[in-house]
Amino acid sequence: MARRAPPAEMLPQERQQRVLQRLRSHGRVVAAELAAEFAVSEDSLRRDLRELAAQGLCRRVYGGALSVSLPATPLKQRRGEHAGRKLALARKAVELVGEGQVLLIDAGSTNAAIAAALPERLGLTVVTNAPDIALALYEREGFGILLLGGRIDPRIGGAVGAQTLQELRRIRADLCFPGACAIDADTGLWGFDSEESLLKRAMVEASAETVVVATGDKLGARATHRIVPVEQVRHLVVEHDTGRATRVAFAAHGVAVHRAPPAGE
Amino acid sequence: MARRAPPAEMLPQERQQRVLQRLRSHGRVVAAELAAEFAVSEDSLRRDLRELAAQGLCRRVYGGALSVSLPATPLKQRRGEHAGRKLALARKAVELVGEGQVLLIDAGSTNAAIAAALPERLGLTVVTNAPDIALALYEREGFGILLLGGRIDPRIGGAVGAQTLQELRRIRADLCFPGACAIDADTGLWGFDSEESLLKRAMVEASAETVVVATGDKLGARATHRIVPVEQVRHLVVEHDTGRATRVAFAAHGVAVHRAPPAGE
DNA sequence: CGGATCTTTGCAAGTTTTTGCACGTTTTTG
DNA sequence: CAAAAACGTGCAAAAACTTGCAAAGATCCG
Repeated sequence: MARRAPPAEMLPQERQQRVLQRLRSHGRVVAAELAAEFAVSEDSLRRDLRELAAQGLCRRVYGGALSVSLPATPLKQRRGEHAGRKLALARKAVELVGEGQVLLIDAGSTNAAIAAALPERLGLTVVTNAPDIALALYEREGFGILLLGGRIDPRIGGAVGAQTLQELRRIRADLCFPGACAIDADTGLWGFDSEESLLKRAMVEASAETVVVATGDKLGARATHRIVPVEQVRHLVVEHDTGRATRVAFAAHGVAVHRAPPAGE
Repeated sequence: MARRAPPAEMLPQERQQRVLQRLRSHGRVVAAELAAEFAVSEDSLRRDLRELAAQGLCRRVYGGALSVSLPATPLKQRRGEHAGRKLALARKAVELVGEGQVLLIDAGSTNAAIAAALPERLGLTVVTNAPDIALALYEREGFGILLLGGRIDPRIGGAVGAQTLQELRRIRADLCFPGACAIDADTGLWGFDSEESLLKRAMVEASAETVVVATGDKLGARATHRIVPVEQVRHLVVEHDTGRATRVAFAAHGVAVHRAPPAGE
């Protein structure tokens, strides 16, 4: 089956897999290079790239493609990108928080907005692996903060890896906000990165309830690593313009769907 | 000095990403420099800058471009208190850092200045209990970052306590920067808080060498909790106007004293 | 087996993007 | 104010891209 032979003859799908591997390891691929390497015309290879891009597995650019899982856009930019919409979502999400609860907040720009929107008078304790979230909270007052340590992945903006996972095992939280890369009513919650997904999963399992806050582009999207099935998600906060069909689909799986009001101060 | 890798063929979009990275880490870029580095004409590079500026990702200026966001966070204001003096100290302190070393950096505004002054090309690994330091480093490039978790004390701005201590036990560092509350040539290093002092002590013991960076008001002062005796301090970085008597007193205990130049760019 | 159908592939034609250069303009500097 | 550097624009060539199409092979079904 598995032929490790030289690029003799390769199945189309196999070729696409190799392209993905290369994308993951190098962060970019050049169409002409791969065409030569796989001994196919550039046309075929461009078709591959187009397909992969259509599935959201890479970003097509002139001359080749760039990896998408390692977000090329810096954190600050992502944070500012849909500031208004994220604020609306965050305000809706914090309504689910109760007095004295322990919250588990993952790294990510949407979650940073949620942390910023948390009310101060509730005596909340926040557990997070994201330095920026911890920083934002201790510059305000009235939060207990527990920082999860570990190796920091700059692309993610927070700690990931075995050590973080281990620390997390000591925690029991009331509410969990795992940053979602993609969520689907049938297949559940998905992440782009392997370690990141493992951590999110552990977060969900360490919490009594899970809240997923998703901007429109994450609904129905797909990513490479499964985090948890949709049944483990208790609440879903979406934007006001989310289709009714989508909301019903999630509700059918026992998810409480909350709609944020339209953006705008 | 160390020039960048050979200008292997680069995709246009990829080039723009690199420009953004550079912008983020250096705060500014020079058109001619980048053109040479990427081996393209200045025209092409100017086009890139124009596009990025059109997307609001940078600010176009004569000769190059500037980073668009330099918002003064509350913490930075605090840091700005003695910004000039701390910058001078920090620059002197980072001269002690060698290639590929593992640094243990405690929380504190002076240490934040040191972290900001660290050069990127040395392949450094930074271990810290301070979210703001971790944040500053992963928004630049080229640092390995290990975050120490634990309960965060807002007054200190970093993790302290038993859990942090425990994580620290797994670390061996080359150089340690414990934030000093007070240092005295005879009695050694002192801290204000019990737990904080315990942590600093553990940091010193986990490192091959210790560097204390002290503004004038900390020299000869006293606090309540002893951290380590002065013999365990290898380097002391002080301001230019530190008295000769003080410097000699530390030198007599085997401490290498380094004087920072007067403040001012 | 045989024919219909689908997939994959390479080619050709036409389009879009990128790039460097020429030329005139604007900004900076002394 | 004048020279130098940086800039913007138009332009033409090259590279990369898309689309349509037909041939070759695989697959399916009766």
